[in-house]
Amino acid sequence: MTMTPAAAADSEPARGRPRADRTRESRSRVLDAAVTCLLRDGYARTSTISIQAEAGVSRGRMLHQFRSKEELLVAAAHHIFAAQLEAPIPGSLTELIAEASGPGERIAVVVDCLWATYQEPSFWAATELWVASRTEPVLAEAIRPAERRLGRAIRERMDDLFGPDLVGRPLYLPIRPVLFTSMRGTALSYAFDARDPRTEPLLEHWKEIARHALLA
Amino acid sequence: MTMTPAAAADSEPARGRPRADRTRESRSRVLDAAVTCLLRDGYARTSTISIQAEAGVSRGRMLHQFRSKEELLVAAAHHIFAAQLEAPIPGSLTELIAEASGPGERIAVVVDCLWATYQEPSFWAATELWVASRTEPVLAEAIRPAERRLGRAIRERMDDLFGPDLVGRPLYLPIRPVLFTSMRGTALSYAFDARDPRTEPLLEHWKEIARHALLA
DNA sequence: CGGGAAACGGTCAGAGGAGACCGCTATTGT
DNA sequence: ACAATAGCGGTCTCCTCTGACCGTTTCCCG
Repeated sequence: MTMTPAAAADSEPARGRPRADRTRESRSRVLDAAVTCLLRDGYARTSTISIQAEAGVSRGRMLHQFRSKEELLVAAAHHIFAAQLEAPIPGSLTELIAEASGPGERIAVVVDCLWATYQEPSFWAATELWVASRTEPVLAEAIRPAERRLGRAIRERMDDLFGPDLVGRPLYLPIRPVLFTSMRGTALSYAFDARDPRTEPLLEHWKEIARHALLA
Repeated sequence: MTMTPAAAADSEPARGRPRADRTRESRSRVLDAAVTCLLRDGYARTSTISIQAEAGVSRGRMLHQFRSKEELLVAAAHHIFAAQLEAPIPGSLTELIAEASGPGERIAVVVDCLWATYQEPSFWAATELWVASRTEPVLAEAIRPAERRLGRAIRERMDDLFGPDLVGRPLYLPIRPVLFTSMRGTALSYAFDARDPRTEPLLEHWKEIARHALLA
């Protein structure tokens, strides 16, 4: 629903299809509200009522688009994953990488960049659904394929950032998923301890391990 | 409450203090039931009623010991962390490590062992509370110090397993937390995709990275 | 050995949430 | 032009959960 082929730039309400537009707006409003609620209240305290209030829509309007809470949350999961896929292309970052004086510094820049993605609020929204999916089969079934696609995209993204030189190193293959999962595991601890992620001690360790493995 | 100094081995109901014993039994029954419910139903669907039913106690009995759901879950968090601290001392594992023909094989055995701890059900119970604590300040305050203590214990445990030789290597310090967090991050993905953890592809990668970093 | 409190068992009221339901309006295909 | 219907606003009911609030039993301690 976020990437229908026939929609590119519609800032003003295109009168071509007011009906379909309003529908899309409804869904979008509700899904964004769902994400907001997941972030603010957590999965357990996220009710259809709070989502409806946050979205500023009537109960009828919401229930017409999403016939049940389960259906809504599944859509929200897709919504979040889609948003992560259409990632905020690291524009200024390409320059930083280009400026890197060597592979060692490039590694440092890339690690910083990857770690930054775990500070995005969508990470927590995804985590809430992720953990809940363990005991919610319908959610799990929705997340499984989406997560696979996202994983692929992230791997490609990492390859782009590191560049063909580093990607070609023999230890790159094991380093990539270890960095990836280590960051996720580390980010989790910020749940109950919201310190400044820029001072994360592991940042130096990730760089050190990566340097050692890739620049032996 | 799980480690009062005056209790060591009470297998039979010591008649010295039947009152206190029954109290302890009440708390223990309820806390165990809470963990069971967290595992089976997840945080969101865990109610005081389901816990009470699972524990097989009356509402009065439960509410007398834990005056509110919040207080109960905080106690459950401590219960889980305490259980993880009194870890199931890897008895037969010490032999396996001793049998390791060299540091390379020792690394493999230790990695396998560490990964095994993430298959314990208590991991998921802790994760449910962990994630919930992000939006539940009281839980977070309870988990924060407990997690710090557990982290220390795990680090010591890892040092013991790897042995002074490997611990002394220059890259051990960064490798240790990276392995630790990477496993946590990896284990999380089993929430929606319950495959066989023994075939986890990252197992080989962890060993490879560790070997390369510690046995350069 | 008796008063008192701890430790219950069981019920109740109140709040909140999920989704069914009904009626209305504007769009849309023909 | 017009009936059909998607899209919606608002309400209402049923259910679940929480914690309060009884009453009752049992142990403890002077």
